[in-house]
Amino acid sequence: MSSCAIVWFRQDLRLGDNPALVDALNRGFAVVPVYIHAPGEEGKWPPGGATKFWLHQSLKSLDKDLHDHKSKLILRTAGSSLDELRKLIKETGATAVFWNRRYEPAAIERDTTIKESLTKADIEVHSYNASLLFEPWTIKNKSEKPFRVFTPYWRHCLSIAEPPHPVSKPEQIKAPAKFPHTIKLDELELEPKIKWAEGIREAWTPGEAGAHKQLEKLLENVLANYGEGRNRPDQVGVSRISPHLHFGEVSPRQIWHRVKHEVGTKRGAKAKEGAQIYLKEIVWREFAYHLLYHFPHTEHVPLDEKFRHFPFKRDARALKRWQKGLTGYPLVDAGMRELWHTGWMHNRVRMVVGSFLVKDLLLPWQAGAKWFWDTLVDADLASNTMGWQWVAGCGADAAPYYRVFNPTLQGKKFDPEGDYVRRWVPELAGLEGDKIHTPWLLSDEELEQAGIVLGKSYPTPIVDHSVARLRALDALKSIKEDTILK
DNA sequence: TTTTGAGTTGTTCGA
DNA sequence: GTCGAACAACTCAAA
Repeated sequence: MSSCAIVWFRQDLRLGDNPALVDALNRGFAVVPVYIHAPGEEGKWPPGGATKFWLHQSLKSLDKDLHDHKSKLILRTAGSSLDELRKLIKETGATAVFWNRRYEPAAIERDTTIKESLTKADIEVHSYNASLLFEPWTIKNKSEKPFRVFTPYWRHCLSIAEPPHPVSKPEQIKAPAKFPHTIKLDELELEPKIKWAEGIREAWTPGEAGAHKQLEKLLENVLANYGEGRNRPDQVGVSRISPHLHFGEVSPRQIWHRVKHEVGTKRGAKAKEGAQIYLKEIVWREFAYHLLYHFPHTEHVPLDEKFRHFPFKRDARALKRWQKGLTGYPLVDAGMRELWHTGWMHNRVRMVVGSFLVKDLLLPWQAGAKWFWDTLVDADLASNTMGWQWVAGCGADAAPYYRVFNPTLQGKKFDPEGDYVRRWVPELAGLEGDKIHTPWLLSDEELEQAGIVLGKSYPTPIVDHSVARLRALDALKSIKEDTILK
């Protein structure tokens, strides 16, 4: 009888390119696949509503895939993953634990403790890289420091060896003589009690198979025109792979090599360009992990210290209007409602709503990050932190202080026919073309024809953007002067 | 070693 | 209508 090992699944909910699983099998272990739900161990960032919903579907899918390999997923819920692993070791007689690494500050701390404790107890522990092309500690600039600017980071990544090829999906997964007890998926209470998530359910197919379908769609329909298409929320121009990547249903290595291979078979310069831009986005994700690893405090405070005294406002009512998509700026509102309805928002629109929250409303970026954390199915601590600090201008390679997005201009540029707004803000749907981006500029007659009563059926703008812009520039100047005084 | 040039995603103003 | 300049300060890499 061979000994058995626990393969602890975390943010790697897949069988393909799963080095922990494959190596456990290669070493001859029978495998007990385990998922432990321990939200209390995620520091200040326990999974939000949308994340939990996705997780439920993804675990279900993983369990099914394991069943197809004559195995199954053992589910547990715990206050302490270490205690639960110890219990599982006792129950199964396992002599080893395998997992793929995570990189968030709280997860690193937890995993380090677990590794030490288990090793001391004579349990073999093996951990692997499965969710990054480049682990953060392996990338340094010429002065041996972490990069703080993206372009040099990107060039550096291109100059070193290609990321390794993915490992293949095991054909068989050796089962233990007896599986330990598992609780039912419903007992994790991940799905909402009231049915608010049906829009998410309709919009996505969580799980490894769904992830790969999405990747094929990217290659077939999106990549060739990615350079321009990625800016168009009214079109199918982006990958929509972020939530799959976040949960590890597909790995960046799989994406990297699949995209490279696809490009190799194509001639068009545009297709090559599109692929390169897409891969750059994948490396932005890597950069986010790089930053969070080297500057872990940035999950709460700005990387740029002078922003710690930025005169942010506290305005619960304005925050609520932003969250609900009732700011009176159609593109902002469309984005916030797309988010609420589908658990996702187009990246171009994320920048616009982010800029609006921080610069037009002068609300702290942390409030935006928190809302995104709860509502996004792709909520990822590294990407979320970097994205919000970028838009606020307080992070690495940040937007210059004078860059304040104009929500109507962005609307006219990137949603020129107004189709995106029409879809998510139905009370404006009666307006034709790009007029939909500026309802407050329309005549009474035009509004009446479209069945709109400004201030009733759709709000008047919460702030005047041109005034708010100047206010933001003033606020930004004030912290600049602060640093001179110091 | 020091200097220089460039750097994800923009907007406004004035010529 | 179009176009270039201006809007900081700092990091990084190349010269």
